[in-house]
Amino acid sequence: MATIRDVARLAEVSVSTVSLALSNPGRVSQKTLERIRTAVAAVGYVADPLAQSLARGRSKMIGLVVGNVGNPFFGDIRRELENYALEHEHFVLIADSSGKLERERALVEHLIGLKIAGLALAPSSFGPDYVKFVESLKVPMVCFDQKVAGIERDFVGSDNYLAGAMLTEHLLQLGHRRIAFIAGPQHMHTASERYRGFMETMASAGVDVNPNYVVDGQFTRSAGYEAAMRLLIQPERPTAILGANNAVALAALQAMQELGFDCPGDISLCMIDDVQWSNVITPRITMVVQDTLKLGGIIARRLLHRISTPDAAAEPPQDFVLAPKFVPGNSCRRV
Amino acid sequence: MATIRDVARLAEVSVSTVSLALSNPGRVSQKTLERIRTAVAAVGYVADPLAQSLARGRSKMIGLVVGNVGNPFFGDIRRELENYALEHEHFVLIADSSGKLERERALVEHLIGLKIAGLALAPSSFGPDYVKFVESLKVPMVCFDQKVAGIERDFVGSDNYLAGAMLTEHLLQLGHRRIAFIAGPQHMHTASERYRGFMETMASAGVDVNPNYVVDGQFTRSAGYEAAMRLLIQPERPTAILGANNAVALAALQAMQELGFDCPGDISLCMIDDVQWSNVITPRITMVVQDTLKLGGIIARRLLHRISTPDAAAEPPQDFVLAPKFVPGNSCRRV
DNA sequence: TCCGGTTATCGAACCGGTTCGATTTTTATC
DNA sequence: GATAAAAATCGAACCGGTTCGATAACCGGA
Repeated sequence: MATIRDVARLAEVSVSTVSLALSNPGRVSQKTLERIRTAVAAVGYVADPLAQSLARGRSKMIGLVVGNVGNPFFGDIRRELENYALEHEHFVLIADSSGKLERERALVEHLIGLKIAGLALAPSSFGPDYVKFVESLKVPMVCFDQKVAGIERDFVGSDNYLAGAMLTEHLLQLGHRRIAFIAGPQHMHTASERYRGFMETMASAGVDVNPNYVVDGQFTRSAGYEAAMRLLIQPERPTAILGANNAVALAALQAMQELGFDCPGDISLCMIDDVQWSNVITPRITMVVQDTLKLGGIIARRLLHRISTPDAAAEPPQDFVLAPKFVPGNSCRRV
Repeated sequence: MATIRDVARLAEVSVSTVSLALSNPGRVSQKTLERIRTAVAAVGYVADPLAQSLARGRSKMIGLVVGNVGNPFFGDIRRELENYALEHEHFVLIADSSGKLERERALVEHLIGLKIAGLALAPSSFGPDYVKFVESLKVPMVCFDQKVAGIERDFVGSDNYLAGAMLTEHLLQLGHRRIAFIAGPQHMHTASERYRGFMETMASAGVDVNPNYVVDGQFTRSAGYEAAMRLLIQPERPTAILGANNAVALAALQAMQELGFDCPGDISLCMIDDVQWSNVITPRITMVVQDTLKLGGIIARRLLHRISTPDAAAEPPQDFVLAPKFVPGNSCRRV
């Protein structure tokens, strides 16, 4: 590998001039610039990003840390961030914490050790320690998906209260009253907001919520399956189930199919968040989806703004909350 | 941030001794080791990975480059690699090329600029130029998924010929003769092998393949949808469709549903590769799946072997080809 | 021609570690 | 107690860049 000293020798200038010429061509005379360019081409010089980062104290990389890259929710976000970053000569490094707090911490710290220019983080936890940890990170960053109380950073996400409320209202309009809710872990902002959307919409419609109809699905497939089973074996079954996320709702669908219930004939079902291939799932689930493309765009723009504008660090953190979209299916029937 | 010089000063030893003590505690006297450890703790010293990588010429990071991290196929592989790497104090950086050759090249080169210790690569292209590119990478590496002719590197993947043959044989046993095949891009090894498995199994069963029954689905959802439509509008329709991957098969299912065909009543369907939530798709698709967990384990072990065994570079590249598994569904009927 | 003010280039220090040959200290042997 | 061998420690060079104050070259104006 050719180094900057090789270039300097060949162009017969000092190393510092080469460095200057490469990072700021305007401040070097036309003649030397050309000599340097020729030399660069001749030896095939490419700056070592590692050495650059060490010397500059910052690299051209952006870290994207999520709990599960396989989640299609992250697909658009990743793509948008990558494309936008690339336009600004930055690279995106993805790190997957598998939802584990300790691993997330290790990954983030490692990335920061790499002197990443910025960080897009989907928080995996909450609480004072976690808040302190995130706020201790001295890097331009944008949080997304999960709003964590106390973290004073830019946040990009969807209106989860609205998401829960929309589907609840939809079921109410179809005449349902015995509506069950498979909830997520309440310490998660998304989960508690969706729950709140459900409860308050029911309340303002004057419909009592049977406590047995609210079960915890942990946002996971397995817990959602159990929770759904618990709903389905009750003597007075709900006429509709609202899954707080895709995993618990589809687990409920699976449970219904296994027990022989027809959806929507026996029980209606709807959910928050899409999955891949949802349109070949029978019945097509009525859902409310997040505008992942737009979310990704905002995350990317905001993060790169903070990165490239030197005094953006002073700008106060801002929340960007997008309304979700209603996508009708045929999994909910009028009663 | 505390540097190694701070530690040296506090422990009253030279910088080189600190460095030695930290990387090779056995070669330092007990007394100084303790003094150094105390000093490290006192100033909260953590070695700068960037500086380490620059000095050593190699980092503790492993690159994982794939065409689409969202593909569940990569889920297990990523997880296995991450876990195994972590046990050996390595970190995995994921980079997504979105299937674009140019971006893959840029990402790989950037990662190598970062002096990654090893690379797990799912090749996205083929041909002499590509082979030359991959072979020019002077990094311990393991290729997986797509076997590229000419690349002399470790390879881990599934027996795609067998995958195609198994499903073909299954359909033949059920009495099907008019079997259609939605193929992938033939320059891809996986696609051509699956195709070969289909064709040769048909041939050895003495069944002619109607040329109109073999259509190109490019392994993508949209092309697969078109291809399926082309099959379904033929006057003499096939009685079964074999999708060369999950995307084209499910696109075919969608097409069938939209046109009003019943699966498996009117047409049977089976596919290679699983998708998430396949068990809530109606009908449950009969398929052949890869043992992604085992694939991931082999990739991880092989790569870390090459990384940590200094003279493993001399070991000739090896192919690891696993047999896929048959997973019966109810999308194929006897005729 | 001389001078003040730009503009171009350079040298040296630095980023934060590693490595290796040289030097000093310790230990074992006679 | 002298001496060779082994163990511990050190200094300096190096990895490959950036940055900044200092010097040198250049320019127009008096």
